[in-house]
Amino acid sequence: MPSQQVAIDRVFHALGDPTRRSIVEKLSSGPISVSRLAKPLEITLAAVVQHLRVLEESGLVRTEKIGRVRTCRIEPRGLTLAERWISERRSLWERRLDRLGQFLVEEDEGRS
Amino acid sequence: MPSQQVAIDRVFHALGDPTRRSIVEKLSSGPISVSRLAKPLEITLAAVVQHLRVLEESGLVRTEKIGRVRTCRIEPRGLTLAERWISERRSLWERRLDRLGQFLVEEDEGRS
DNA sequence: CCAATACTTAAGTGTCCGCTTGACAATCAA
DNA sequence: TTGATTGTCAAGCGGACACTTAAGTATTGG
Repeated sequence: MPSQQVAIDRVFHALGDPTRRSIVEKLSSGPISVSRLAKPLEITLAAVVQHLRVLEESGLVRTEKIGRVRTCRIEPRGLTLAERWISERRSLWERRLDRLGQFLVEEDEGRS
Repeated sequence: MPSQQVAIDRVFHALGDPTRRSIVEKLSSGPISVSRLAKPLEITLAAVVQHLRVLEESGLVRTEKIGRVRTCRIEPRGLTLAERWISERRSLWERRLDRLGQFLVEEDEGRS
């Protein structure tokens, strides 16, 4: 299923915006309502809601509305996805360096 | 120091584009020239160069020109920055859950 | 020297995106 | 009920951004 790609795409796109990252930062220290989330940010509540939509669709945030208050909390799924993508690239890159290093050592040994 | 924030911003912005991520993916399995990098991508070489500029400024990629060939390789600094940002959010979030869990347990013990 | 290769640079274009405004809906408190 | 709070929806604006085209530079092989 190629939808993993889509998911990764959504996550990184979501994290690409500084305002959305600051929302994630805020949320990582506890759930909070939309309006309280908007307070410290110098943009409209409507804009915050739009960001939340993106964050929710990317699996970075989960929200739940009770009464007139929508409470937002962090959803680890999205972060995990991004983290895994990065560590996969890194391990590929490190494995390559290992092979290269070993090759150089072996070549040196043979040259004695 | 122009703040870690700016650097983080650049990295996540760079990773926000799917083409740039695919460049990073390609590069994580070894250095390669600009034109060979462009081959499988269905965009102009000029566009690839522009992406490379962004990637280089974000510390995700390093390039070096020898003769008429510019060779691109991955630079771990950028990835590390992104990885750390994520793991910091996660650990904050997990610590919070721990405190919450402990609170619930203690409350339950007191209620016996 | 000449042609091919491998970029580089600048300018223009269309699209996406973040944001605002304004009108509306739903819930709560007095 | 009335007014305040909390959020929703739709439309539109302006700028950022990915991409192309086109012309130019530098390097290399024959």
